[in-house]
Amino acid sequence: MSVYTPGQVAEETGFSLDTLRYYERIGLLEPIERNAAGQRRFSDEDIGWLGMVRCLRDTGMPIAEMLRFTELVRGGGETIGDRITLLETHDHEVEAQIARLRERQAAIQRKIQHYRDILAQRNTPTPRTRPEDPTTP
Amino acid sequence: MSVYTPGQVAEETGFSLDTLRYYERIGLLEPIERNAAGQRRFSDEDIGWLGMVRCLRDTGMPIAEMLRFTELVRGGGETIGDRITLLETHDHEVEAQIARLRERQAAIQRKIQHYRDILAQRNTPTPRTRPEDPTTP
DNA sequence: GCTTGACCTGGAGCCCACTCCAGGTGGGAT
DNA sequence: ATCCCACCTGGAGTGGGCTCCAGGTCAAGC
Repeated sequence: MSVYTPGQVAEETGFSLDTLRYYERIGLLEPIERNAAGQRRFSDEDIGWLGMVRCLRDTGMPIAEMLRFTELVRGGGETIGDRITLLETHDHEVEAQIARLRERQAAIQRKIQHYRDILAQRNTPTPRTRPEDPTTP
Repeated sequence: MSVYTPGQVAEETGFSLDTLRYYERIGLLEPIERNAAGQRRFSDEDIGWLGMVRCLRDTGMPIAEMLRFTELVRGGGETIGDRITLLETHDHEVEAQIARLRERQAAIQRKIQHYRDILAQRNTPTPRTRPEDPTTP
């Protein structure tokens, strides 16, 4: 039940001041309350919503789709089914994204190992015949 | 040991023709061989390199850093240590990326569950006091 | 012999998501 | 009083990564 200055919100949410203003402009944030001087005063609710935006953004949802979600939330209780659908769809995309990352990561790790093998071989002048092999005079 | 037309490479790698030309222009691909008519003919090696590019790109490496890696690869065997370092650093970033995604995903799933709970409650007209509770006349 | 289609070039354009700027206001500290 | 700082606005600019375009060249099939 308190209010926050733009600076505090930027600090807390990690969004820049410009980004906060931008989000309000495009309607991703509803118009933020102002004090007498016209300066923004964010509410706890705004902070909460920004947390949601953070999640969606960080998981790669484009702004256009976040706007669709925003519309749904503003549309009231009748839209809850649609919100679930939207979020589930996104959840599956995130899952796919992670799976893809893991695959690519595995390939990168194989490459690293490949390079390590090359280095290892290089540091082994007499490859497979050193300690116990008596064939070298 | 065969050659591929741009169309085939696009098909196989998922990069568009324009992107392939773009990558060559900026030096992410070394100059591709040409036939008599000046048309590109990609080698198996090119395809392999594009696979690597795909991995790095899909895991979020910016082009500028892929160019650094490209330079190292062109720099010959002495750069293998540096290549390992670069790829390991990236590998850790991918790991962090995945962890972050998982966290955000969990939050999204909680939100979905929250919405589901609301719907469930709605479909239960007499919330917690129906079958066995005799306090309702 | 003409069309079609895959390719070529240099350069311009586009989209997304910010980010920056100039010029201005109001309020608190020294 | 004056300074500084955090904030305001509308609009322009940026950066990354492509993507598109006009105008042109070959090669093969009908």
